[in-house]
Parts: sequence; C-alpha cells; structure tokens
Amino acid sequence: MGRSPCCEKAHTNKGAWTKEEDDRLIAYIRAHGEGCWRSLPKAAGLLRCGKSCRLRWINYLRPDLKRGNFTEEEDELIIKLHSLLGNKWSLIAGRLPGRTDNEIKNYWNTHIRRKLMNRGIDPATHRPINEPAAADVTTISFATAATKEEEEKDISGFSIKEEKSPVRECCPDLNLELRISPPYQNQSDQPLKTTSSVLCFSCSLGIQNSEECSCGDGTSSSNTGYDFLGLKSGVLDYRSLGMK
DNA sequence: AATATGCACAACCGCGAGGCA
DNA sequence: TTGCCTCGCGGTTGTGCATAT
Repeated sequence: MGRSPCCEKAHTNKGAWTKEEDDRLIAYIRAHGEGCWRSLPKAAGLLRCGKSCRLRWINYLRPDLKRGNFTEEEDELIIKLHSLLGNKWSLIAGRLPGRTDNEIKNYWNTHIRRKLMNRGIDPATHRPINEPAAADVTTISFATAATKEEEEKDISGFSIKEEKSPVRECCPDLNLELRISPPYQNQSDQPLKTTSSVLCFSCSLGIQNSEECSCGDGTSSSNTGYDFLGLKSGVLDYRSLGMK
C-alpha cells in the first residue's frame, strides 16, 4: 500500500532555503501564527512541503532561538539529560531555552560524543568504555526509596527505574541499575544518600578530581549526594520535565 | 595551488502517535 | 472501531567550509 506523500513532491522545492523563502515564511507566521503546516506553504506562497516549512521555522527562523556556541554549562546539562533520557532530543531541547532538538542532536553527534569518548565514556551508555566486568557496583540514586509504592507512584509519573530484567538475570555482571528518583519533599533538608557510595556527576563520568567534581574524593562530610540533574544546584527542576 | 579528507550543520525521510470523522 | 490526516520526532543524508597533505 504505502503512505501517501505528505505533499505534492513534484511541485515543491527542496534543499537550502533562499532568503526570499525565509522572508515569506516569517511574514506569514507573524501574520497568522504557527499551525496547519500542511496548508501553510500554499497560503504563504511557498513551493515547499509543510514539513519543510515547519522544520525551517522551528530550527532556524524562530525568533527565540539562541544562536552561537554551546556553553560549558549547556554541554554538561546535555550530557546529564542524555544519560537520563537517551536520544529524546525534543525533551532535552525543552530544558535548554533557545536550543532546538535538531541543533542539540547535531551538537551531540559532532562534539559531545567525541568529548565523552576522550574521557573514556561510552556516549551511548554513559559508562566507562573499558569498565572491568567485575567492577564494583555503584548505585546512582537521589534517595533511597522507602517503599516500592513511593518509588513507583512518583511525581507526574516521572520515574525511571530498571526492573529486574532477563538480561540482568543471564548476565549478573552487567549492572543496569540506574535509579532516578526525586528527593522526598518532606526530607528535603536531609542529605540525599545512595545505598553505597555517592558520586558527583563528574565522578560518575570517570572524571574524578576534575574542576567539575563537586564531591571531592568521595569522603567529604559535606557531600550532599548525587547532583545528577542539577537538582542540588538548581539547574533543573525535575517537576517541569514534561513528558508529552 | 590543487586535491583529499574531515567536520559542522541544515534539511530530508520514514515512522509512530494522536485527533477526528 | 476503523481509517485517514496531520504533526512531531529521531535517524540519516547532503552540502559547504576548514584543514591537512
């Protein structure tokens, strides 16, 4: 059967957008707003398919876009969010005002992947590339879950928890345990403890003693837990991590 | 100076989800 | 309930520029 094409391809331009096309698109959206991308090209007098218009607007023409290089803070935030969300670029972009999913995806593939590789981190798993099979297991967690119920209900259903999996059962050496849980509301002034050791994000990436390291040598009494999403630093409010 | 290679990023493609008749 | 339509997402490709040989 096959899908019907999103537009009449025989009568649409492809490739790089011209200044004139950009101007037309901007003018139309300013006058009529976003929406109904399928009919927009015709209404705006553009020989483009709706998808192309949408992409051009979102990734390049939107007035709130922040152009220019990514900052070191943005880099680290992207790494943190990717370790949590995976290739959910739109969600990651939602945490970076002025950045688009496409931009972040490209930036990840061209810069951050290499950066992590240079650190000896597998960008796909965020684990050391040559991690020994029998290496000590460190559980990453904001807080020790009091009960299974609490762990599962979570706020807004935002909870990521590795269940016991067949993979793990057949490969006991393979640690897939990544627990992401918000700190308890009424325990917010208590240190966020892991069940065993507590690492800052830098150390979890294998860059201990780096400038980014906030946990010292891991023995500091001022250690307040794993600042995985910048909750400690206020970089990210997990409650607003919207899942569509 | 010419060519090859690598990099960065804009744009395209195919698919899935959700809305609606 | 079903099928169509539109939108949005993630993966991939194409192209121009920069750097190396």
